Amino acid sequence: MPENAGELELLARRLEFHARLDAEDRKALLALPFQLRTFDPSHYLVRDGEPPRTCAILLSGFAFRQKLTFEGARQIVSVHIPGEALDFQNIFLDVADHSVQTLTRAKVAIISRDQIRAIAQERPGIGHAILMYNLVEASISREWITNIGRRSARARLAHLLCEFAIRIDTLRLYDGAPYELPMSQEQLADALGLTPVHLNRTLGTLRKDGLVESNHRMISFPNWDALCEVSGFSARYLHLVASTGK
Amino acid sequence: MPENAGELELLARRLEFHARLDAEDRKALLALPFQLRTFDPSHYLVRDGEPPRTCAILLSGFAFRQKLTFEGARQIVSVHIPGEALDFQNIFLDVADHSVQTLTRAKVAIISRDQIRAIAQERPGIGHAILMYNLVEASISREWITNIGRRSARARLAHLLCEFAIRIDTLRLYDGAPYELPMSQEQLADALGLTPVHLNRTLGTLRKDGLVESNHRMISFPNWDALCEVSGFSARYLHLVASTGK
DNA sequence: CGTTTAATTGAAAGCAGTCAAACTATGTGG
DNA sequence: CCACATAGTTTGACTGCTTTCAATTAAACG
Repeated sequence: MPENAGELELLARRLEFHARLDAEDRKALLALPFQLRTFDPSHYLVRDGEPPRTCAILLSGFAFRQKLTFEGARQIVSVHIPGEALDFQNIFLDVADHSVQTLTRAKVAIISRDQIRAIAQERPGIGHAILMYNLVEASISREWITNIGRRSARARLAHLLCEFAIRIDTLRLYDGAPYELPMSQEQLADALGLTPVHLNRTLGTLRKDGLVESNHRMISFPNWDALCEVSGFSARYLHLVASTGK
Repeated sequence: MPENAGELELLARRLEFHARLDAEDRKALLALPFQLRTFDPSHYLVRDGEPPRTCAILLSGFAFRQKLTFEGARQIVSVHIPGEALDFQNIFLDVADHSVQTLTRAKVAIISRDQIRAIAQERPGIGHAILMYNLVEASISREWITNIGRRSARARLAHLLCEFAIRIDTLRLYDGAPYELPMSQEQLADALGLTPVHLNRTLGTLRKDGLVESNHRMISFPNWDALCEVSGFSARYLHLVASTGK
């Protein structure tokens, strides 16, 4: 299976942030059969209310999860970067409780639910790694609740930008280099529980204060420490230090 | 072990909402050694930033999880009812990313982390049930993000009350009977990202409109359907229908 | 009962939302 | 290469939901 060479390597690395995989686990994971697909921006990978059929791993590009209220307001509940799994939530639950959509053009590895379930069952190390991954996602959700519920628009936006910077630049401290943030202001607003207009103004003040520089889809932070201070950011909830939890 | 007789039955039932436990799994679960403790209201079971040592199962009373922002604002990120596990998150993560506190006087079964880890590893059925439980909690977190981010104070409060009613009255439709909601208005406000004053006024309008009756800590809903409509409530995210996912 | 905690009410200020329009960038077809 | 269409960003004026501050009332507690 030549095209399988290393495509899932990113997933393995992601899982290894929080759990150890032994050589056998790693081999089994990388040997999983999958289908490589490329999707345009805004393509639905999972639809709220429908039974999920597959498990998608994001290989390149960005994706996000969203829910709609009855009135039609949209809330983005998480954003995903390459190496992350878009359906661990849905592997075992029978009806999706939210939608998953690509943010940019994205390359995705589609694995069958059955295959993932089987490997998680047969190889406890992998089952454990999936559990750990889910726990960390849950921790991020708790931080998002706190961010939206208890921080001002300014701190809220700064906090999200800090999170993205750290996650994209995983494990080393952010070095100030610009990175691609492929979200429109409307999408940022939907992730933060704000309106697009107010998000625009808030971003404007962060720019004016020299905390953020952005144009097109590139963004950078001239004063990282100040940005962290504005948002009260601490990366602990990302659980990036390797856990001894086995 | 006489006092062990059935104390963990509630936990088994809770896990079985989302996964099947076979007779052996069930037996092993109920046979887990534990320590019975009773705590006063506001007692800390886990402190943010500290390594969790044990795994607590709530047997009676209520508990909640909270985070503090750097500025000291509090956000309650989840509320727990009897039968629920207060530390599945923390069994495997080495540093708690939030605090867990009792809401009322509460009876708790303390199980050692090692015991839980061992049984989850040795009995895949139990490991799977724990995974499912975590997935459902994650789904609830996503709904909370949406609730706080995109609903008005009125809808937000109504939604939370609907959720509690359903969870407390699990699996049968809510029958309108009063139930005990042992949260102060300040705590409700902290769960919803509102100020206590505004929560009080919002609750007042719900009462005035005949959607909520409450005094002391008992609450009831004279017009359940209208309450659901006000909040756009749908119980799907609670994943209460037994999953086939095994 | 006095004390403490929680609930309630009032008035004022402000952050964020709404509505609307202008501007910019990007892309398409003629 | 330009005209036009589309999507995203920016700005202004205004409204209003929610917060803040403060004080009062009611309930819980020893």
